[in-house]
Amino acid sequence: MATLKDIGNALNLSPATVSRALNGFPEVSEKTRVLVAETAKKMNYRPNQIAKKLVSGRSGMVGMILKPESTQATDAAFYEIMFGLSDQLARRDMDLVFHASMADEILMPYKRLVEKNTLDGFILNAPEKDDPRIAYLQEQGIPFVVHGRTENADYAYFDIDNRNLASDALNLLANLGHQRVAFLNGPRSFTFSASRLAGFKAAASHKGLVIPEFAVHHGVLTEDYGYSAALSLLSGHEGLPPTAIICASTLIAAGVYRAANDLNIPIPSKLSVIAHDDAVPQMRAVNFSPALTVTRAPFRDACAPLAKAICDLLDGAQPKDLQTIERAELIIRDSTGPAPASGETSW
Amino acid sequence: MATLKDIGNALNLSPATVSRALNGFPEVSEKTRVLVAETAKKMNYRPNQIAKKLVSGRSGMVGMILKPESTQATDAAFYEIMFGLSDQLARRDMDLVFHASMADEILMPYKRLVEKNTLDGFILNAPEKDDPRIAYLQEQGIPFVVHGRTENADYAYFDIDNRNLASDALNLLANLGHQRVAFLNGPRSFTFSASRLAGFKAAASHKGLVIPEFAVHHGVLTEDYGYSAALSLLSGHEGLPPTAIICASTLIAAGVYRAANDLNIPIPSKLSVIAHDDAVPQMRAVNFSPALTVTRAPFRDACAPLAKAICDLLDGAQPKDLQTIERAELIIRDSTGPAPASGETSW
DNA sequence: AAATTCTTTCAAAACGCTTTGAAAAATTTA
DNA sequence: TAAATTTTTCAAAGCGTTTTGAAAGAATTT
Repeated sequence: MATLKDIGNALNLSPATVSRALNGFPEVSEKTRVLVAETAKKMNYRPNQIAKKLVSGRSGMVGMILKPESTQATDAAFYEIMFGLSDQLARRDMDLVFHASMADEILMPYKRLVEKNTLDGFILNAPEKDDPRIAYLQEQGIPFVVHGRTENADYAYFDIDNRNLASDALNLLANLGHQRVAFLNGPRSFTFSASRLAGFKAAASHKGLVIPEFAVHHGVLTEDYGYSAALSLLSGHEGLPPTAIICASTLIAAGVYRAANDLNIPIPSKLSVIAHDDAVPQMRAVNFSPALTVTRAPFRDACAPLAKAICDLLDGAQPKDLQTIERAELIIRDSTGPAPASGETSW
Repeated sequence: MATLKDIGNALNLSPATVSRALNGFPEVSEKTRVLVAETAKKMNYRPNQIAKKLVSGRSGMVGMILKPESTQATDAAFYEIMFGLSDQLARRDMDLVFHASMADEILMPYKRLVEKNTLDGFILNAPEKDDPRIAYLQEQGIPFVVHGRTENADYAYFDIDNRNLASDALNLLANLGHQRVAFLNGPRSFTFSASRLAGFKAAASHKGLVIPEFAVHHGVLTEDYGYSAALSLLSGHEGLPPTAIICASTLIAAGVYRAANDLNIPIPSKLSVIAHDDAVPQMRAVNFSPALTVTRAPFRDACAPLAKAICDLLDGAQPKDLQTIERAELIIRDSTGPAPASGETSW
């Protein structure tokens, strides 16, 4: 493997000059620049990144650590984020180091990689309340960006406006005259579920709607959860059945559709359904029948801001200047309609 | 960040001695070893991996590049491999660099990373006939291991015995008296599909079974493909319907089940189904109803051999000594049974 | 022609570690 | 006690870059 010194020797130049020639510094003459470029190519020279990094003090690698929690939804999300992020990072000449944390101690893989001292920073996802990873990385002074956020976040993050998307969904339904709106929320532990619940409740109370306990469910983002929760709600065992259901994901909505179909409840005439759509390729809301009304915020759209944020952070930007909240887009399709006559009674 | 020199200064020792003390060399006295260890901890010393690597010439990173081809099956496989591999590599103190190739030119991301010169090797997956990636990496002298293999492979690989698993499946069915066995194979481009087809045909001809053209399908590993292919076969438009179907994946089998259900064809009394099972968490063959007979070779099982192979390769082992073929296990459950009376006529 | 400026190149230091070969200190042997 | 051996430590070189400060060479001005 040819080095700068080799090229220098071949041309009777110092490694310093060769370095500058290759890196396009202004103080090297055109002749030598061309000469150096040619010989470098001829000698199949490739700069040693490790050596570069020793000098720059940066490794050009950012880490992402995930917990092994395989569902169709997490697989798809994982896929979206990993693909988008690695692509965005590559454009900035950075690389993505992936690690699976099998350990029950959530911090362990972070500690291992921090101790190895080989990454410039981390990207975290799905933060929970008082997330220990955030505390640890802040304490260690390691740069990181979070996909999502916790309350009073004083770090860099990219998040969607979960509160407002839930409000938007409820407002749409309330304006269509729905009195009984149920919410199939995501897992209780995640901050995004809490935000959505807050938005949902605030909008409901603003519209004067009563939401009983049983009308709000929490669960993992799976079709099964959507199916069984919808079955339970629509069968009316717990109280009057809802005339509209808000789902935390399209996969949950798929379960709701199946339950409605099994119970011969037509959408949207008897039941309106709206979901939040992460826009993963596997679950296209337009392909639902009837096409699904959604609040839409593609997972893929998070990748560019996340990559940009971590790079800016490494270049010295302040975390507080790197906080982005993106609003989801409300897309009204065919799964939402006026409340049925049977839905006049409020809860 | 404390360095070896800092520790040396604090103790009036040379960096060299500190280095040896920390790395457990025998020629350093017990006292100093303890002293150094203590101060290192006190000063929160962490070795700079980059510097280490500059000396060792290795980066401790292996790359994996995938094409963006999102289906439920690829998502799950991606997930399995990434998680398993990163875990296995971490045990060997190596890391996994992931990259998504959006480029149409399949070699581009490999070239980028080879040029960057920052990885010790690669892991390739799903090789195709005359795969250009293999040719390129061999030509460049970059170590790599393939998950799967091409014909006459002269590189390191881990693969399952695709030929025999297809034979096993067919033999099981033939022994149960089936005369008309269809095969829903994977995509034509992949070598594993070719191997399975060869095994299927060889076993069929050995058992004296005729397999008409229309009884062998090729397609991506999705439920939809299984459903539509099975519908077409079972409806009998193309010829007598099969009494048994071999599926390239459990997801395809799920589609076959749905088609059989739609057509009121009971499994296994009128139709036997057997699939190859990669054992991804999302699709558990035991949860099928009736429980699915499979040839089983978990994706996850490939990870340890792949990680070991790339490490051995980096330590100087010969590629030809790192070729592993694992046989799939035949697990007979409730989806296979004796051929129905209506199945006496052969094709 | 000498003095000044600008352009181009170089030697050396630095990044933080490992490894080599030699020196100093401690221990054993004569 | 002196010589020989072993143990422990050190200074220096090297890994392949970048960067600094100085020097040499060319071009311009006086």
